[in-house]
Amino acid sequence: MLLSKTCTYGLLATLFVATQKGKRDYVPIREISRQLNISFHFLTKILQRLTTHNIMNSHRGPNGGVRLARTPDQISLMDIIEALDGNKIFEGCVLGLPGCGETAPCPLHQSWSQSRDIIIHSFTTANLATMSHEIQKGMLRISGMDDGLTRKDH
Amino acid sequence: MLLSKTCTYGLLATLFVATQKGKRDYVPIREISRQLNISFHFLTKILQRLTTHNIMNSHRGPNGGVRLARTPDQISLMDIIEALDGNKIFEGCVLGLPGCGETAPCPLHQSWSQSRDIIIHSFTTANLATMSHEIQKGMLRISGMDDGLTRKDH
DNA sequence: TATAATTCAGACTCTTTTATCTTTAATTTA
DNA sequence: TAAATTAAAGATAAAAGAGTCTGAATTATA
Repeated sequence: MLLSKTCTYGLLATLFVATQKGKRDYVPIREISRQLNISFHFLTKILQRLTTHNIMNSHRGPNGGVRLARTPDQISLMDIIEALDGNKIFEGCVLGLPGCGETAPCPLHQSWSQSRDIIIHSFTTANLATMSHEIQKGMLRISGMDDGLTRKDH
Repeated sequence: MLLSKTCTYGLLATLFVATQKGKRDYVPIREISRQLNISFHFLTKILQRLTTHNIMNSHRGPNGGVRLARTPDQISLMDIIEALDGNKIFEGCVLGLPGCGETAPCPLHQSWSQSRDIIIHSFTTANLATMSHEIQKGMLRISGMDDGLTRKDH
């Protein structure tokens, strides 16, 4: 898998929050965790990172929770991936060859650069607005990580 | 990094063997390990897998070692990657979304398919012949994994 | 036939990453 | 003040990846 579980959890949670928009202000993490069947504490950590990266806002206390820090169209998939997985996926030589660079490119250097640019482009143009629109049209399910496991903490 | 260390070691070793072609028949693993500064026993395992996947031939005893099982132009990068890393990199939904498929594609499904095809294409067309040609032209170094460590076993 | 050189095979350890759980503290609302 | 909620840090567990070690099997050659 290209993306880590942390990253997909973060994405699913963000999408979930995006589709709740309007119904209320802050969405409690515990509820997200229950709906998506993700460990509450794990999800908490993930959302904390999204908060520090200014993708989410959080609020403590009763009626607290998280909400999007910006409008859905201003949050790209790339933002979430960078916040959670960093950009190590997109850096360096594909082959891991030492010394590969512009001056001495490996045989795949060029074509990998192209592929990578395509990937980055699609990650950057995909934003929460279009994705949650897809969800409302029924093109995409976010019905939870149903891996058959029961977790202690939601 | 997209590819595992196992995979880059395997690739480097295979390239090394390819560039030795003609000088002798079998190349001892111990020598490859010394030249590329890769742990001998670890490299042995890797090359065993390449042998079972019919990328290398091996020979025991004095003057033994490994050699390419086919001509360099008939061994693609993809062959090596599949033998060592499998094809899990190229399978499944990029986002890891449950239920993503042709009938209910996620928002990135199409563009990811395209990117993936490009990557697979370049991995498939890159073969040892062209790559070792680059090496002879000095475009690519395979001068070893010089990570500053000394290994006990070469 | 003995010996040395080599791969083969498997078990083992160490490290890193990923995922989860536990606990305590801080904050906010009612 | 009590209850609800996130914040923070760390412990733990599981899995995968990387690397090491030992011994057996095979082979060339002296």
